[in-house]
Amino acid sequence: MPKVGMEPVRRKALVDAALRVIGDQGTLAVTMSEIARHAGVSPALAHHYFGSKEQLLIETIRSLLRQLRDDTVTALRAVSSPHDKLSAVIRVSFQASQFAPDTIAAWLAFYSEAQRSEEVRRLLVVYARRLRSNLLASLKALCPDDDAERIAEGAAAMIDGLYIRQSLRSAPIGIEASIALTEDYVISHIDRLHSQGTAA
Amino acid sequence: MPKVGMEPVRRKALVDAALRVIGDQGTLAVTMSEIARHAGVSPALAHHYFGSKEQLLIETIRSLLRQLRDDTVTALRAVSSPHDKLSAVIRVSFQASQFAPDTIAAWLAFYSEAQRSEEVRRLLVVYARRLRSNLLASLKALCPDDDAERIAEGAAAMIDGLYIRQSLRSAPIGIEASIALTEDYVISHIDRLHSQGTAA
DNA sequence: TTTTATTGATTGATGAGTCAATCAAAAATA
DNA sequence: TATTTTTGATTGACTCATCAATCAATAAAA
Repeated sequence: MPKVGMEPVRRKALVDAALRVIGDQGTLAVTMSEIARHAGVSPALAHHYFGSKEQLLIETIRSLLRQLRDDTVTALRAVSSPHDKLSAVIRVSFQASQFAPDTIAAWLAFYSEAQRSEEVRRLLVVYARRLRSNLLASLKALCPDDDAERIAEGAAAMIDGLYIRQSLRSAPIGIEASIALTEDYVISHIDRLHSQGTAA
Repeated sequence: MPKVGMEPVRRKALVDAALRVIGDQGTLAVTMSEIARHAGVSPALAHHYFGSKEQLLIETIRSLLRQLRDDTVTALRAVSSPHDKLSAVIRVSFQASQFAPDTIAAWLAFYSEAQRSEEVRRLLVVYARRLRSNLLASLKALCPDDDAERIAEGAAAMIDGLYIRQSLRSAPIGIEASIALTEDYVISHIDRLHSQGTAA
């Protein structure tokens, strides 16, 4: 069986399995054995490649972040106007390959874990800041800086909130409606500034 | 030592301890021993009164929900106009006795747990619906029903999102600003409807 | 003496991490 | 080319620790 060059393959399989199992159980109280089983290898191998459970989990979060960033970069490159860029960022937050019940659950589990693990927390802070600054960049082209800051903060929060509410599978609102709601928030606030600006 | 009538005292102490420990560690992977120690009793006693760890956790969530509901009812009773009621609901979400880092962390942990435990999930759904319907009730007095629904959904999401972002302790925004942001969202959307309504 | 409160000691299960051993491909050597 | 050596991949079996849950025993109140 042993073929050379398996390391990257196995690493990816384990990270994917971790995500799936965490999403499934919704908790980081998943076992290495379970993850390994899903990846089709022995628990010992998981330790061999990652050293510890913590490390495997960190790697899993990193892969989520990477995916999200890539999706965002791609989406941003496809459009040029600030309006379209805003829209793109919002859409990616919801449509990204991440947006599946499993993945939402995994994010939740990570948020929870962030209270214990400083490293996990740091990674999530990266996500939070990135989302905010992506929104901010486009907003600054559309309204004064301090308004942009407030709107970015609100939009980021709304996105996260809709996300978390999806995790309960009780929201009377789907993905498309979530996108519309967030876009509406951003756009109507910009409009309001304009009409105020011209009125005053 | 044994004094009669200790049951309610111990139950409360254990629930409080559970919340504190969960908040501290940010995970439901807390041990009964740890909780019991914080409550100043033996682990065996915790089992005696609650039967299982799961049951103690459920009870802990229930107590959070109860507190939140009581705070909301009190705040609503103190005012009468729809505007003030909206404001009150928003303020309670942030100012409630619940709003401490520990408690935020505990909520996160519960969200995560909800993926595994149907009962925990049900309790959180109760919270989500309650928040939404509290907002909705006042909104319906201020704008058409279907607009009210959308705004309520958005505001609820924003509240949850600001909440979750606080848990990372990275937000460049404090509690007062969070309240202002949410109120601003609600009010400006209502205003917009009015100006559109009169314009059209 | 019956009931309530309480715990120490124990059990049984589970899970992270270790390690020595195995197996096959590649590289080196004859 | 044939043979040996090295190296990467892989696992079964094991250790050690932890923890939920149990239970029998004790001590005070009623």
